[in-house]
Amino acid sequence: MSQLRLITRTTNQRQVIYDYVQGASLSHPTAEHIFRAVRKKLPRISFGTVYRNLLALEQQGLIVSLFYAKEHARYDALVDNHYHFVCEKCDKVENISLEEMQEINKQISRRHGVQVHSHRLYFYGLCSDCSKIKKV
Amino acid sequence: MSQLRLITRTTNQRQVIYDYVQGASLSHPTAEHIFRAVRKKLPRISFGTVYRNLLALEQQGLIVSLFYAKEHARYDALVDNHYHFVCEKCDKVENISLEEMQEINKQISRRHGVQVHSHRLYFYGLCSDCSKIKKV
DNA sequence: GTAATTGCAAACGGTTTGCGATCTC
DNA sequence: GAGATCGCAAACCGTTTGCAATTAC
Repeated sequence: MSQLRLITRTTNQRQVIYDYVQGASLSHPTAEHIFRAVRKKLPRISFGTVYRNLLALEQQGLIVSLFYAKEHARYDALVDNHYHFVCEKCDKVENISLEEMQEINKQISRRHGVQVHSHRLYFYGLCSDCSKIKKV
Repeated sequence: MSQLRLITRTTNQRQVIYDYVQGASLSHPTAEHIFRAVRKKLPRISFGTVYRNLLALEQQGLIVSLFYAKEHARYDALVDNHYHFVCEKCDKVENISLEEMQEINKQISRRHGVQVHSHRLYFYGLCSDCSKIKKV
């Protein structure tokens, strides 16, 4: 997330990493899974290379990362059911009062044969203050 | 998340931390925000105490933590829109194909005067394998 | 008095980064 | 050849933890 450049060269490492993630997509591998698997073909590869390439692939839109905690943990004493909106510019977090979506848990449980107990839903965008500002 | 005990004593530290989080709930403070604020009343308090009490308060259901990444980052080469289900027992991640919920972004934008660009939605529960097992 | 809790400081662990060497184009 | 990328190792940083001292009950 800290690097912005999109310049890209097709290195062997990047290709092997992408091939593995694509083939193993259904298992949703972690960086360590990927590292271990790719090291079988490229024994000298390092974690740094894996992370840098995963970031590059994500920036190219070829893969997606899940549960990536760019945000720090935050705490809320309002424990009733509500959701949260995160401003991507100023990091403000706002409460979103939405009609509870318990039905959706049941719907997913039925369709996928799983037992859904809870869900987490976050919205991202620009808050009202930040969306006013056109130029800085 | 690693501690399970619920035994609780009302210490001054815990009370001050809870009071602050409750009063500052709308700002959704981070652990560091809380640490800095609480230190004004309790100059000798440590980060360890803050984190331990936030965990205790969460286990008592008095506060809620957001964006807490218990999961490692995971990668997915299926970049079309879909959601994910996480088994809380075996950590398996499954794809959830759900009709796109773009309308919900518009709805939130309208109600809250913000510009929602995206949302993240995760489901948690027991996968079909783990929900079969009654006893181990 | 006993056990939970604290303050301190060190450890943890996933991720990032600086650097000289290497590879892509 | 220029500069993106690699391998290596150290740094980063939010969070956790071991331990002796303190505190709540």
